Amino acid sequence: METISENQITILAGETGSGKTTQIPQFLYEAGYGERGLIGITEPRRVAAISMSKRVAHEMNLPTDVVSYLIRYEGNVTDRTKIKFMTDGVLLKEIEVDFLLSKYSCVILDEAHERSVYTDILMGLLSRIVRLRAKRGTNSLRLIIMSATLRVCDFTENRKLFLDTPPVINIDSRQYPVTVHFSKTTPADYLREAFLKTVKIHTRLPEGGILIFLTGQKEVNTMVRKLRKLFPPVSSTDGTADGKRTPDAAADDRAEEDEEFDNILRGKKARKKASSTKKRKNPSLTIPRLPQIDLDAYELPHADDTEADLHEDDHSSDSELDEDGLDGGDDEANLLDGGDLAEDLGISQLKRNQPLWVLPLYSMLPPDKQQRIFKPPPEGSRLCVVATNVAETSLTIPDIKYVVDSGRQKTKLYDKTTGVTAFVVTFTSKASANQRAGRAGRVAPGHCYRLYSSAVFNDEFVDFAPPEVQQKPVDGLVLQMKCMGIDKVVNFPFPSPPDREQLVGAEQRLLQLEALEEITTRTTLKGGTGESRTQTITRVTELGRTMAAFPVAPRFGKILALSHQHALLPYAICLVAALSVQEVLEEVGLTEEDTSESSKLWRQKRKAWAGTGESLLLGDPMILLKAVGAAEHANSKGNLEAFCTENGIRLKAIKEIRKLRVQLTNEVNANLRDMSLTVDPDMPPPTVTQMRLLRQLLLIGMTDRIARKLPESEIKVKADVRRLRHAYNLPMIDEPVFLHAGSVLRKELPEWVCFQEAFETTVSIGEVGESKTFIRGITAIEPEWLPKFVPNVCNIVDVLEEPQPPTYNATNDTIECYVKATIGKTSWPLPAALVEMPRNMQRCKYLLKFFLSGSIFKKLKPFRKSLLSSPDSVLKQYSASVPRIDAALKVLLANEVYNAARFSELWNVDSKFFLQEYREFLPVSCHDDVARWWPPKK
DNA sequence: CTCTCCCTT
Repeated sequence: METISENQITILAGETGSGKTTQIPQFLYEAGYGERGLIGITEPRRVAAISMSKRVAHEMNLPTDVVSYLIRYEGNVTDRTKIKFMTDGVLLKEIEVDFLLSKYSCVILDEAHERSVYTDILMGLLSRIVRLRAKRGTNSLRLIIMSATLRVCDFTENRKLFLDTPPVINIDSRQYPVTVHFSKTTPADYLREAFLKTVKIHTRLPEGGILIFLTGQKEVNTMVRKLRKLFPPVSSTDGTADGKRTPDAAADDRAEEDEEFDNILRGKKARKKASSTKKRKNPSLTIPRLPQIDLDAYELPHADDTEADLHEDDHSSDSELDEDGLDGGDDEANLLDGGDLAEDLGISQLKRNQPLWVLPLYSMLPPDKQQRIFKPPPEGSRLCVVATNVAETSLTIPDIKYVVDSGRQKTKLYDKTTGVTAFVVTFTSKASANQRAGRAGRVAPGHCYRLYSSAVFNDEFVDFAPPEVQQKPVDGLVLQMKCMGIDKVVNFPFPSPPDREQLVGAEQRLLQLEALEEITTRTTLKGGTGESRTQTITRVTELGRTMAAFPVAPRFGKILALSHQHALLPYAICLVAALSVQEVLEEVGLTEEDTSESSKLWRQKRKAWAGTGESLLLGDPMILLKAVGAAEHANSKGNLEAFCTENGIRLKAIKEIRKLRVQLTNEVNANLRDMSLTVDPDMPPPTVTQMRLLRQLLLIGMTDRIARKLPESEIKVKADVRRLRHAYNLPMIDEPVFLHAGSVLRKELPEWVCFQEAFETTVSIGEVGESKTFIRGITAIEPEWLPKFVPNVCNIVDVLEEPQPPTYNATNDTIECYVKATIGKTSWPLPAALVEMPRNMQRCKYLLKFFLSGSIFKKLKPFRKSLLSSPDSVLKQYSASVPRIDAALKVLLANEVYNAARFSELWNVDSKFFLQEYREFLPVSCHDDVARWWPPKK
């Protein structure tokens, strides 16, 4: 507390489990920080904010209106709140309203080592806010950064972030020691290794839960199935492993399990035979093959370092090993290779073992199934959790003694220039590996088995995963920062700055969306030479501010900002909410046949939901609208859960969508007067007109996600015809892309589409893997919409006089014209379309024409017959050599006059604006008359 | 004829 009171910023270093999150707020409260303002603590996850607030309230024996939490959709904060736990994004939103955070006496950034985008930004902002508050003197702010020990140098060694290195206080960890065991080698087939290691631990090592880290949901499910077959679960009071299994089914499983295990043994023999015959018969056929992950062909292990581990446990004089009859010196390879007798022995050996209680764990698993890891396993069973990265930080499983770490994780990567995403399995970082190991030492000393060598760990594992802000597009973040008045995002004191390319890309996309505009300023250089330098910066537009007010991605913010017509808002809100929530619909027919019946049904339902005509053209987003509508209807009848399971809809997603609809509806009501929208659980389906408008709105949001069907005439090589028959092209990428098979428009193959996501994946074609790019979330669009609704991504080649010459539209105060336009770097032609004329020299010419003819300001009509140059002559090629025309155009262009409104603006500043230029078009006799009428606005 | 780690306003 002394250090904190004497320093503006303090760094607290301690591992998870050191109790700092619960202790420090209490110390601060007791030291009186609660009387000078709020004590705020940010967490990167909602659950953490809620559970920490409850725990601290309990420990301090204070009510929850004093120790409270605030997350996106809910909270229990009151006027009496002194300690406030919140998600990091919530505090960032508060800074937008109150930059100095004047309500707070102290802010704690918890889990700073996780380097979440919002925590990073908060750190940058708070480093400055603390200084500003100190300058004001009266009510200084304390900042405490809590981080895992290893990563504090990220913050202390950053000169831009903190002027003086803040003091670092180390807190002792409460962890028990974990013995780490590396493998001698690093096999590519980590699934197989994980399986074998788990079998060994379970059959040979003392009791204690096992936690296996794999990369994805599919892997987890396969592993769970394999382990359950080998070690069948026993019934418990609250049902068996999957909660539904009957004793009969369990018996069937046991029969299968025998077969399974036989296969494991035979697998080895069969393969040996195959390889030896191959060698004899055809020695040249030794094509190297990519390692195939095949859990059905497991063989039992070759020599590895588990022997050493066993010896280690031998020394700890555990009697279980002897009971098993497999003492440390026994070579299992011998045992299992030694003929049928040994084979039987091996099987019975495993059968006599205690049951294994195998549970899957991944983020998308329904919450009730996730909860099972917290319940004790059935009496006499050993707990074994097969998990993805959720178990690394988000969920802590009790009673884990053994961790099996594949050393891999799946990461989503974004192509900086194309925006194409890909999921890639990579080695984790050293920090992650240590975090995973730590999960074995929460209740007692534990062991971590790493399925990779120490050499690979040292040489190939990076120290830390790159911070999130360097991994993801920063569009939303840039917009949010610009709204806070940070014009030069490059200069922001990021703990780790996003790379230049990423920032430039984000600005470009925001310019396309018209959330930002370019401002060119001219500054005269010092030195009296009169030299000047132009500088272009981007700044938020009015539209940009409206977009940013909505807590969704900028593209979706724009859709909402433009939906204030034709009673579209309820649909736009529902659509944006559904598109913002990930994984609403469960995948259909993707995995094995076990779900074929229900998945066939789901597919039919979705096809029916898609409808025909405009509805079908709205495509996959239409399915979402219908799914949400139907789910809410089912909910009002009280059978939401059944409806979700029947239709392959994620219950959690539906609940999230509902909350988001409420939040967005409130935001709309707050910003638009005369709006009192409600969330209607029985929203009627959109009309045909509304569906068409929704397609246009989607296109406007998806400016950078447009694709065109590759015409067959453009397929040059005959051999490619089959491969490229259903291919699409993106405007800026050469590689073909394909409609994802899950899309309802899959068979329709519309000429032009916009999409929600493009991702690359490796598809196995025969024996080899080939990378292929798919687009999903498809909506059909009409090409003539492109120049009209997304002019910023089109190239306008020519203004057309046919079918109709350009006209002045008085209602919108714009000039409209038909244009010939193209899109993409290879200039795909677009049909002629009626658009607002681009704001350039040509626009000025037409404006001048309409100005002279009196179509813009009626008061000038009487002068028309006296004009010395006709309105149409302005458009002629020779006009540049007519001085009065040339002079007028130069003035208009220099002052960016493209419509009547701009004239009015300028007349407010200078009422004589354009008077002289106009008089040049008239004989001297009219000049006095004109001056009397000037300015000619109403 | 086919994907998906984890989070957040």
